[in-house]
Amino acid sequence: MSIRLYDTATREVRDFVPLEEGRVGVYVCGLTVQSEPHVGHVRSAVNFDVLRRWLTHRGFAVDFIRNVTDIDDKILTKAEVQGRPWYNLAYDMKRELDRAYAALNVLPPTYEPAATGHVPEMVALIEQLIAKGHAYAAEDGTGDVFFDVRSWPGYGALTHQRIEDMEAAEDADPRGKRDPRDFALWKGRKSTEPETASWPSPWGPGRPGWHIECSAMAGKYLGQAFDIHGGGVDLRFPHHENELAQSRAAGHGFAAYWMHNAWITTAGEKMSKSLGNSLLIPAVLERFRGIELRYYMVAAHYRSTVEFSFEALGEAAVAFRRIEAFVERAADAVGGLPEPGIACADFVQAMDDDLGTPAAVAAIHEVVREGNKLLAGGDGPALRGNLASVLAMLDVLGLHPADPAWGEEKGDDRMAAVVEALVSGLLQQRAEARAEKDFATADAIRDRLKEAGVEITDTPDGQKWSLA
RNA sequence: GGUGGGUUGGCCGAGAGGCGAGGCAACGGACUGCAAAUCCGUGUACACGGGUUCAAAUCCCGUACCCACCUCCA
Repeated sequence: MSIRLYDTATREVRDFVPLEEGRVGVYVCGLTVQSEPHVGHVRSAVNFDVLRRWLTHRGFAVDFIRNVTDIDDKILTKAEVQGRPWYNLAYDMKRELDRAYAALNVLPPTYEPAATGHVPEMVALIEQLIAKGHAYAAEDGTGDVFFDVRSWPGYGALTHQRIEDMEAAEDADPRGKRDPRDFALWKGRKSTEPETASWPSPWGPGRPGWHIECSAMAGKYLGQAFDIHGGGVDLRFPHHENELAQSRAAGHGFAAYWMHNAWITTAGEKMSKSLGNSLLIPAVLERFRGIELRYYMVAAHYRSTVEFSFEALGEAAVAFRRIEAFVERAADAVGGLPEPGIACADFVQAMDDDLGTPAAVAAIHEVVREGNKLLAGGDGPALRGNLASVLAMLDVLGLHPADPAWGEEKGDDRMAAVVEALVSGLLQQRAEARAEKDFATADAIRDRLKEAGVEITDTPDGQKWSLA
């Protein structure tokens, strides 16, 4: 069975057939680095990271490009308000973003092109569009260049809208536009804007419009035609529609599949910078581990809206710890963590079906239950295979507990040694008390340790303890 | 006005014509000195009203409510 993916353009789940056998080119719209990343941003990254990992798992060589928009109106205005250079703001936020990605075990893309590094490519593409009669330089002397929406019959194809039905943008300032829906490919420099934010072009100094960057960069790194283009649902229109129009008008095949992830909402509304209801990543990570947040995201389907709440995140964390605890116990029993093995059939089937991560997660839980039974039976080889399978599935979802991405256990070795000594001393006393059936004393010790945050469990192999 | 998406048990969250995903919580049972963990078991869920069908949470029609996009936005 092959991988099937939901394609926004055709509005159906269809078989994924790569343009070139064994190879997949994926372009995902990254962020405009104008402020700190919130949970929603990271969801998009996690969703597409899972796509990438699954494609890789299925044997494809994946070229994964995720861009960074490091120049745009907002960056300029925010930087001005903050009284610092725009490139400093963008760079700072880019580093924040990298930290957030790393905290969630989002793999670095094959390459992460920045808009400012690809102005010549964009200029070349705009020139092509002008030559083909799909773009024009405004005649008002602003230096703006617009895409001529009316010149491209396919405009609206991605989101199935007719130009006539679209509300004209109100911001316009129709300036030099022939049609209010025409969008900027190039923005002539305004006298109020810093000189550092402009580049030379045939139309005078200026900077690229938002949409053209992705067309130019996708073309540069993935070729004129590539397999999958992804991003958040809000990008369908106008961003992706515009990208598609530009690229096709320039004669490029562009993306064969369009994938869009849904929102994480808070109080029923989408989380967004402009609404000011963003839940920033560091704030969440103060309460939950990155791996738990990632599990929470992966446990829902990428096309479903997730109403974020700490309660739900807490439940997800408990569910994940169940898996994690099994991995620990099983590894203990088998004498270490085996290499990831073979994912179970249900898991594969779920993932092949438009990245059905919820069903995939359910499959993991089933295997864990089997594993827990094996654990009780002490069946070595079977348990080992079972654990290896669980690890393989977790790995595909980016949830392998031992993945170095989650970082080393932080802590002071000397302090740990002291704690170990103190706790084992108490456990020794408790064991003696229990041997003498002095349960009052035994329970008192257990309670005291629990208050200190140490959880004791009695197992056939004696007492085990862990930090609660 | 146009275009999409949604409404599932106490909660989260899948599914998309027939066998009740999975998790959390709850309640029983096994195990345990008691716990914890684990295992086994327990739920008359699919917004509302009609319809199609032998069979509908799933298809059709209608209604209500919610969300998103059409302006920067994952």
